Amino acid sequence: MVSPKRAETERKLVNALGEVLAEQGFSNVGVNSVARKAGVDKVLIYRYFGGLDGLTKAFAECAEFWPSLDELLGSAAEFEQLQAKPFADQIAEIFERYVSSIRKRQLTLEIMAWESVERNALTIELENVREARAIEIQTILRDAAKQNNSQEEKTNRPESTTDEQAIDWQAVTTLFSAATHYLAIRARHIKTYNAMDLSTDDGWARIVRTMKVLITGMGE
Amino acid sequence: MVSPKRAETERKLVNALGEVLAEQGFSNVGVNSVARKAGVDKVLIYRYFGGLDGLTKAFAECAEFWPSLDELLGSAAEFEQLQAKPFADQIAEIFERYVSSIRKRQLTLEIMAWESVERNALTIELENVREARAIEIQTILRDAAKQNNSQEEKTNRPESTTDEQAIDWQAVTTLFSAATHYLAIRARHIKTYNAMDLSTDDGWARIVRTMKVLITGMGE
DNA sequence: TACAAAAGTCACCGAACGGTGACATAATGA
DNA sequence: TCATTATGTCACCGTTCGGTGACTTTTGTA
Repeated sequence: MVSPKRAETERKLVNALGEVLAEQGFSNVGVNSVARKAGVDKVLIYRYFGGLDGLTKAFAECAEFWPSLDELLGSAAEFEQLQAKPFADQIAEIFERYVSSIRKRQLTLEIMAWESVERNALTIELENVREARAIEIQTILRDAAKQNNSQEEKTNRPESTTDEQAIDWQAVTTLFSAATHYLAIRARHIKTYNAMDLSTDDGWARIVRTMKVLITGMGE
Repeated sequence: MVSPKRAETERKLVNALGEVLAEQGFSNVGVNSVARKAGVDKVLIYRYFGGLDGLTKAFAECAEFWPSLDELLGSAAEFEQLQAKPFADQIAEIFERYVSSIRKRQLTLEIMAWESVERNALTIELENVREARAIEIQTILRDAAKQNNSQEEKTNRPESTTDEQAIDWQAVTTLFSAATHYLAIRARHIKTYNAMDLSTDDGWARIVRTMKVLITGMGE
């Protein structure tokens, strides 16, 4: 049985962690700063969560840092349309949504930067969610791809399908998501990278367009 | 006029900064830790460099964090051979060398992680060197590409050249280098990303191979 | 209502941080 | 030789850090 007062305090602390993280960056996250932000004594972090790591874990489990499947695949109707397109277009379109989703999530970007530096309860949880989400999407797309392949097999170009089989889609998505993360993280502090403007939508549009060109070129 | 004793002390401090950075990460870099590592009083950091930022700047200017042009393009003879190949192959081969060069440089990876978090004298200097190096290479390759294009124009497929003109090579190299950096940075602490093994050369070989496949597919 | 447990407050600890002033010593130039 | 400057050592400042013990207040319940 948890008293409502305690639940309220815990909620304050968890929220405060997110606020400190978003406003001051992970290097300023500590028992003192979080407790101060929550307007609560820091001793409660130890009593309720066993320390900052426990609080971090609670934060990791409650918040939604990652784009949802819906956000990436669209509504059921949109996904239907998406599946009708060539496989390369599907990947390209999903990454287009992925880029805009990631760029919006300032808090997630902060945690991803944290991830680059150390492993803790929060970054591990983020890793888990991301890996699971990635596998989910890959599974969905692979199923869709098989349908497409079997359809095309009945009609024409039998060699094309064997070519597509050989493509290392996992490596492709790894490359693209890694690039997306890096550029989104860097874009928080710098304006240009490799002489490309990362501060505007236009610059990012070039990135997305190039992803599409690269993928669609592969299958041919 | 700088006394040899002072020069020696400055050298100690600059080296110590690099050692602390490599051994303990940037979050542990401070006047106390660096001075301790150098076996020198921290007050000398303020007196000789005006503070940690000045020392950082000195460190940034003296060390070589970045792969040299030779390292990426190879010797003169190798570069000659490289230029004979199709443009896509050139890019692919350079990125292959880039990946292995970056992966070796632990200190550079540490600074790149630092770059993801904040801007200071060191990260700004690293940025400058990288941007300059990137432009250098792009210029060299563009010149090589023009020669290739003009040669091909005389022989066959005139449309192909216009297609290649339309390719956003800057965005391509941005994508690939960003992905390389992100994966190399993450590989310091995690074993797999997107279910790909980043701890072995084989995993990285898949990345490099996929880069090559993506690029060579573009031109066709 | 009485009482024990939970919730919350407060003061304090040792350690490390960035930063500074005072001092002793060695090297330099007039 | 003597005064000046540069070099290096040391002690100390205030602040913040993570962490803990002792205390008061509130709450639920027997």
